[in-house]
Amino acid sequence: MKFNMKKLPVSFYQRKNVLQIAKELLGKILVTKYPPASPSLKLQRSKAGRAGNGVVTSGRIVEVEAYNGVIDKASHAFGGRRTARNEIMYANGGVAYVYLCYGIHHLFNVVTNSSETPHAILIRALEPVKGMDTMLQRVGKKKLDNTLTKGPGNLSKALGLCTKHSGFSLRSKELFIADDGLVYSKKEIATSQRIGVDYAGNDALLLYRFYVKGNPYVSGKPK
DNA sequence: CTGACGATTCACT
DNA sequence: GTGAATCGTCAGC
Repeated sequence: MKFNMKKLPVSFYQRKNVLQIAKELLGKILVTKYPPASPSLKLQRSKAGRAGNGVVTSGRIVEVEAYNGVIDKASHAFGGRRTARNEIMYANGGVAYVYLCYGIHHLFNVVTNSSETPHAILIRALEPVKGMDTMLQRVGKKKLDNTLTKGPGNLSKALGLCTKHSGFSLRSKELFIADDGLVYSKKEIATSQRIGVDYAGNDALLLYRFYVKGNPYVSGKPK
């Protein structure tokens, strides 16, 4: 199992075209590697938890949505809106923005562009790569199926992501995005409107969602 | 301080 | 298809 895994450079994130970056994130690998102090007691007591250097869980990104800063009604930063919660969106690209939704779900975003330009990309689905057993423990499931990392709330839970990771560099030890060389061809990528942003009026119509066609982990109804 | 609500998910009809 | 869960965040008083 030797991949040539390279963390994406900061320059990848700090480009200006958030749609382009969103498309390029498809196929990349989101990795978390947490020390034994893990979300569940079960894990701490498990072999993997005691092993020491943290448990690796990772998945290949197969679905994303772009949020185009201050001019995008669906974005938390629309109109230059700036609060304690979304402040990190105004940072230089290459950090995480994680927030709680509906009081239950942690949604993981990638901050892009340069400082003061609050672009972000919501990671909506992953295809599990490593640490399936650990991920299953985190979500309390016994068997691997495509719901494990399907949908933004589910994948955050599986990888152990929560709001305390907001602001983390995406090149840090515990949390990073890597490139193993896989690139989806244009034909394999589909485009659609974003999900759950009806409140955004005309901007709900924008084709800012990108996903890998036919991938069973992509959220939404199969078509 | 208070009330309304969300870039969702899941169980149930 | 419908509705409940559940709590941090934020605008308004």
